[in-house]
Amino acid sequence: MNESTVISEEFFSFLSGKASTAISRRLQRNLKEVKLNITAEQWSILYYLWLEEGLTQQELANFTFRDKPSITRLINNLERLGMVIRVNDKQDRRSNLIYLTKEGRKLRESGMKQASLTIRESLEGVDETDLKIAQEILERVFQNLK
Amino acid sequence: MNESTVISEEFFSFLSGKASTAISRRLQRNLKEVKLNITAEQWSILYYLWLEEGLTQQELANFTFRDKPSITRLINNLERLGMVIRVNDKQDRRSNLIYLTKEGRKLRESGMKQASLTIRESLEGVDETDLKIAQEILERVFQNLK
DNA sequence: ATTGCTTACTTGCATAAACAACCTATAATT
DNA sequence: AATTATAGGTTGTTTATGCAAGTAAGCAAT
Repeated sequence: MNESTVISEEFFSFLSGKASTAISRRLQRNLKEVKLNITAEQWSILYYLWLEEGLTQQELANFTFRDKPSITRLINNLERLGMVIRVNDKQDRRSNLIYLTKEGRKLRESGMKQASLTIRESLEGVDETDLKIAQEILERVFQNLK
Repeated sequence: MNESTVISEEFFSFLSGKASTAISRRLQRNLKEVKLNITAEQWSILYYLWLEEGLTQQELANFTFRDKPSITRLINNLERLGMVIRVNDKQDRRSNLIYLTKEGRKLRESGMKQASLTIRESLEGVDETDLKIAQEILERVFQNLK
């Protein structure tokens, strides 16, 4: 890419993240369809907790590419909804370890199911090899800018 | 993609739009560096107006993949900043035609320049052919879900 | 023990997003 | 012409984001 790079329509849609916003809107819709009243952002936090509980907020921030204030507030909301609890780390009292409540664990199966559904809908007709390339490009862009 | 599609780390980052959020953060930063105090979202509206003035809010919504309320508020803010004005369409009195002010037009050159800079930074080391593939995949995903 | 640096999290402020409900102007149907 | 449907915008509510500034706990090295 040289100095005279022009802002093409295609690049604009790249910048606008139209694909990823479409995906998260669809995820939201698919969650709602099974009466899962959580946002796509809340889902992304729960996703990592479904894989492993007791993560710190900083770890969640790293996993989900959000800043710490965003995590603070997402956890506030999830705590208010009774899905997670903060447990103060005895080893390092600066940290909160985030655990699921019984309620939060119950959502796991349908939450995961609706996410796979969303993936299938998104990737219909997409070639596996091309998808790999696309993911590598996106990763490269992220590395370039982070 | 079959029924048993699993949510991979890679797909997660696809869903989270980490590349596109990185791009718009960088754009924001690059704008700030030349004292352009507009947000990346405001930039995206101005971009289309720099190409053609007198667009309706609905047209801007279509171009930028946002809903109408989002555009209403973005235009409110841009109008408050003295960058654009709403002109009621005499032909169809439901529509507002959006025009740049002198102030808004002045930003064009540096606004475009900082955007190309952002593109160059993002795509450093990215193969042109792969980029095309990635854009096609993103477009396909969007078409699948829209 | 004190000083200074870093890390984990929170708060404040401004902006933006989605969705639903609404108003008004135009278009379509009868 | 009157009725209904649709299209363009706005408002309300809730949630989320970025950045800057703050608090408090841990760490390092005198």
